[in-house]
Amino acid sequence: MMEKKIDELLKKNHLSVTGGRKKILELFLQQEGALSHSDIERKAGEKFDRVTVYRTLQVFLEKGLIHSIPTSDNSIRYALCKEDCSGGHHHDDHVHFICNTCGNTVCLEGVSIPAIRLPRGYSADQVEMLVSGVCKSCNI
Amino acid sequence: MMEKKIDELLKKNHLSVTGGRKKILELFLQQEGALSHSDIERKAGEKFDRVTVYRTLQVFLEKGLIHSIPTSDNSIRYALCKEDCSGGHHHDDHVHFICNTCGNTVCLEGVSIPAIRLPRGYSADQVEMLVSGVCKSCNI
DNA sequence: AAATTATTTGCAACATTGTTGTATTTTTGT
DNA sequence: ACAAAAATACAACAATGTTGCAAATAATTT
Ligand SMILES: [Mn+2]
Ligand SMILES: [Mn+2]
Ligand SMILES: [Zn+2]
Ligand SMILES: [Zn+2]
Repeated sequence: MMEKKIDELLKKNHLSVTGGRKKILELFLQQEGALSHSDIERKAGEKFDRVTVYRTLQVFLEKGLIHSIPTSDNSIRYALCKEDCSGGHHHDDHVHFICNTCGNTVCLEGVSIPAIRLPRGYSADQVEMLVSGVCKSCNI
Repeated sequence: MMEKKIDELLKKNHLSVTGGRKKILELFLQQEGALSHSDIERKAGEKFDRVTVYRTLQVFLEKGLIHSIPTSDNSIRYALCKEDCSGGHHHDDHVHFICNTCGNTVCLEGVSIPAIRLPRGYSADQVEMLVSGVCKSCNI
């Protein structure tokens, strides 16, 4: 039963369990890849107000339930955090892949972001690595 | 004289030289870092229609005059291509840095993106690497 | 279990950002 | 200087994101 898991996830993150949050979390759990705001609006049907989706995603981000993935087309994607992340502190050192064929965005959990040497004076907080190309399913 | 350089840049890319294009190109040449659409609107004053800025950026992208830099906050930045890039074919294998203090985005031309091994089945077209932290100017 | 309190939601109103079509203006090539 | 081609402004619109607040719902206390 997924219902249980969802409830626990919300409670573990000190969030009150509501219809909207359950539904959105369910979407993430069903989905292999990442979701954009508009994906969620679409998949959730007419059930929730747009504003609720915005606020839910924001609170999920803050609590470390999801992380955001920047893209080149001005449409942030969101994906579930696998490990235990908390507000601001995401252990999110994996590469993200965007398929130019199917449009899917996935977390490549197995591919970690290599270290780089920054020029003198620069200090790094966070590193994102974003690969686009053709995904496993679309490569023949 | 920068005027000359701008004219040549436009002509080299088979673009008719117009007031708007000259102004926007000038902004890029003056600027150390990258510019967002709204930066450009603001810096160009009330001189140009918003639509013109959109279309100019698009044509600059297509011609390989500028490249786009994805960000986590849904606001694509644009920066001049240093090398000779042409439509679609950008030789843009450097890391981008976003300063959390001053907000500037810069191309780290000297820092190239390390190669990674993708899982079987995935093929890469383009790789972006985006580091956020504190830049040279803001570090003390 | 009911009441109280705290939190979330929907709605409305608005701001910002991005898109498209078209008439006018400007640039280019002759 | 002229004709053809291209760029621009303007208008109208669509999509996306933000804020305040009243009503609804969830959590907590009695
Ligand atoms: Mn991820
Ligand atoms: Mn760059
Ligand atoms: Zn694919
Ligand atoms: Zn800085």
